[in-house]
Amino acid sequence: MASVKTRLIFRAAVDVFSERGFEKATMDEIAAKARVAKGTIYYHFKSKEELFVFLVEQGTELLHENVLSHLTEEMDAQEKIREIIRAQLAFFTAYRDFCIIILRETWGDEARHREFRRMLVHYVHSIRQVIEQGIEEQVFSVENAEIAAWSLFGSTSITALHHLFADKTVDLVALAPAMQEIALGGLHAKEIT
Amino acid sequence: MASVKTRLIFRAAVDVFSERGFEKATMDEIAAKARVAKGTIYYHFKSKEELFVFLVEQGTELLHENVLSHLTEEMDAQEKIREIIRAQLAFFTAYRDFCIIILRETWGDEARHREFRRMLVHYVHSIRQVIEQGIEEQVFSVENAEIAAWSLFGSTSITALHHLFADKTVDLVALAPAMQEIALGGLHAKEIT
Amino acid sequence: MASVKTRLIFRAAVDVFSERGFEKATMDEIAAKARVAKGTIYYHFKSKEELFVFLVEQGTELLHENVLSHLTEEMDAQEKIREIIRAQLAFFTAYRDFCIIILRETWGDEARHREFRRMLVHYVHSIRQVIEQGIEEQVFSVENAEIAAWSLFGSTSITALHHLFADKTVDLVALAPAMQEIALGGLHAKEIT
Amino acid sequence: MASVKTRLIFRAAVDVFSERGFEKATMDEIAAKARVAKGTIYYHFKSKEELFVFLVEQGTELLHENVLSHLTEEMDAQEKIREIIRAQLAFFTAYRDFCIIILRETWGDEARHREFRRMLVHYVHSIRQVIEQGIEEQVFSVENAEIAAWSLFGSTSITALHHLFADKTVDLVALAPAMQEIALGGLHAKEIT
DNA sequence: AATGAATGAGATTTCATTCAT
DNA sequence: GATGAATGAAATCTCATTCAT
Repeated sequence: MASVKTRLIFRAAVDVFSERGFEKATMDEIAAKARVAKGTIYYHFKSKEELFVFLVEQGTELLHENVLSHLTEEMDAQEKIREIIRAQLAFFTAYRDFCIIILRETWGDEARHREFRRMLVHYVHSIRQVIEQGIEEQVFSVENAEIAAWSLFGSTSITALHHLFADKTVDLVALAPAMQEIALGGLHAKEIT
Repeated sequence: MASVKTRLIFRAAVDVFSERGFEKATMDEIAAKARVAKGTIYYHFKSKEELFVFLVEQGTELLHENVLSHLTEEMDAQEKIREIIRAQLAFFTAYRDFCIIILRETWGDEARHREFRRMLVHYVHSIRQVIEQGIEEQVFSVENAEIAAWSLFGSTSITALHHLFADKTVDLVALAPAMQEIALGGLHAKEIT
Repeated sequence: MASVKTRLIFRAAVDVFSERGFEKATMDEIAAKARVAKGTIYYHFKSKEELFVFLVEQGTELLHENVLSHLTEEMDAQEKIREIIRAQLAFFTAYRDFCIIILRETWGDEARHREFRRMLVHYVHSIRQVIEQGIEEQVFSVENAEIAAWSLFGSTSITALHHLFADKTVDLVALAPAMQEIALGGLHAKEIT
Repeated sequence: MASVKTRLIFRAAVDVFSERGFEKATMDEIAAKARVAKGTIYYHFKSKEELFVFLVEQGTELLHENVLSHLTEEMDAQEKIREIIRAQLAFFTAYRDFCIIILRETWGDEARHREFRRMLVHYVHSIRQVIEQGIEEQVFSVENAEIAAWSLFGSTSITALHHLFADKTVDLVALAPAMQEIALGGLHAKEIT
């Protein structure tokens, strides 16, 4: 990732893949947008697939970091859930393209799809741990923590996607209070603040 | 849709599109699976795109019917929400392929994507009306009905998709109680039964 | 040619072939324009090629008739040339489509092209006979009657085509005096009247 | 046009297009004749149409140059007309294929046809200017210079085409004296030499 | 490290023709 | 006599990948 060219290619790839989807994106367009020769991409990445996987790996990692890095030990489970939702919406606003890529290229049977699901499962697992903490602390009384975690992720991301496509310039963070209220209700948080 | 061949093509198309996605699906494979000549598909459908749009239209309509047809006037808002979740999970179990297609091919900027979003918006609007009814009847106290509707759809469908890919033979209806509990909590239903 | 359907097909074919050319014309469009089923065309004509050849045969025959039928025994060679030019321009105005077809589909190496050239050669031969008559009668002093005949046909038809495409509603007969003057000059007619 | 492959493609295209016509010519045949891969043609030319238009442009330009470059200031109008006819016949002999292409693909309503007519009109306009010069110099007494120019072009090219197809190895320049005599007669040149 | 011309497999689409009714 | 659903060969065009420079 150190090379200047690599970074140029990376940025261009995010752009093109999110706009076109994996299949419709062409190496030609990526090369043109990155202002490098097509051969250069193949010098740095073995194939279109590898470039794409690399890109989604980075994106998922970034999501993980962005969302979970704001959680501190002092926060209680409720605060953490609030923060997860806020941070995820902020991430989706900042990295609209990743958001689209991740949700669109996750549901299929090719190697790449499975790889992406693995990363997603990992992320949702972190949410689940927060929920389980809340159940232990008896602030949440939801029964099935796994389903609760997927519900949280699903509602946040689909709502975000819908708004991103309905209005390209929307600031999703403004939706945070409404989504937090719904999510915490869904977890049967003991005191709604 | 009356013709025998048309039905064969339709079924094969659902299969192939859901397995491969729109771009990777080929007319050759659809023709082979339907056991008709490639030209026959083009005799009945103007293009790959048209075939696909027709197919999604039918699917969305079916979803709409399946889910909303079980709602009766006697039901209160809570019962309706419960039923929507149950019916949607049943639909996703029965028509796994449509579920995948609808969620995967909705997020993009091509004409087809916009068309699909329009259909989805229509469906979510129906959910929203039930939520608004509940607010009026003062059984729900959620603030933003639109976001609540999208959350409900998002959590149900992403959770369903995850389980469909994690375990091909899962009966999603078994997840209904857990999802209903979470959803009604999110709507701040007055009495949880 | 007696059948009603045959006539419908014939008319539609002239339309479509002249608008699209032989290759781009489709049996579907001809059938649609004739308001008969595609199979019906094949009931009356063995193939697209046969339909086309039939059509050009008719057209060339019509050209032959239209142009030569006005020539009478009393006319001298000069009057005949004048009449040929006038009649040919009138024909091109009335049957614009044939004019285009004949000139476009004559120059090639397929069986059909050779067939058309044969018909054209036949037509030009008739013009040549008039010129030879004039030479015998010593009103024309041109050396090479064959070249003179092709020149006459070439100048008239290309000029006509150009004007037909430059202005769809042009009445070519208005060009007759100018073209007659040039043609008779080219034949070195003894007295220009 | 510099690249070796481009030249190979160009030559092959002229061959195939003139033998088959635009519609019947296939990229496969052109590629085979040029001994390059089909993709290579598309690397250099955006489409079959673009390749064809490029080719006709070059051809028309060449015709223009070949014919008009021999005209010098010292020549009087009669000499110029003689030279135009001779040069055009020489060009048609040397570039038989262009001759066929230009005349066959000019009469139609598609963008490409209109483009070709535009080029032809430009060429005929040059002939017309020579005729007008002759009228001014009072060596020609023809009334309508435009029609005279089209007649000259039409008679020369159709006569040439006929002879090219009647006898593949004909040297059209041998026809020059006969055609010049006719043409100058048509223009009512004052002294026939 | 970087380039970009060249490739060829494979995709969508068209359409003359056939044939059972 | 007439129909139109069905066919499949063949056409244009795309694009990931390679490789000589």
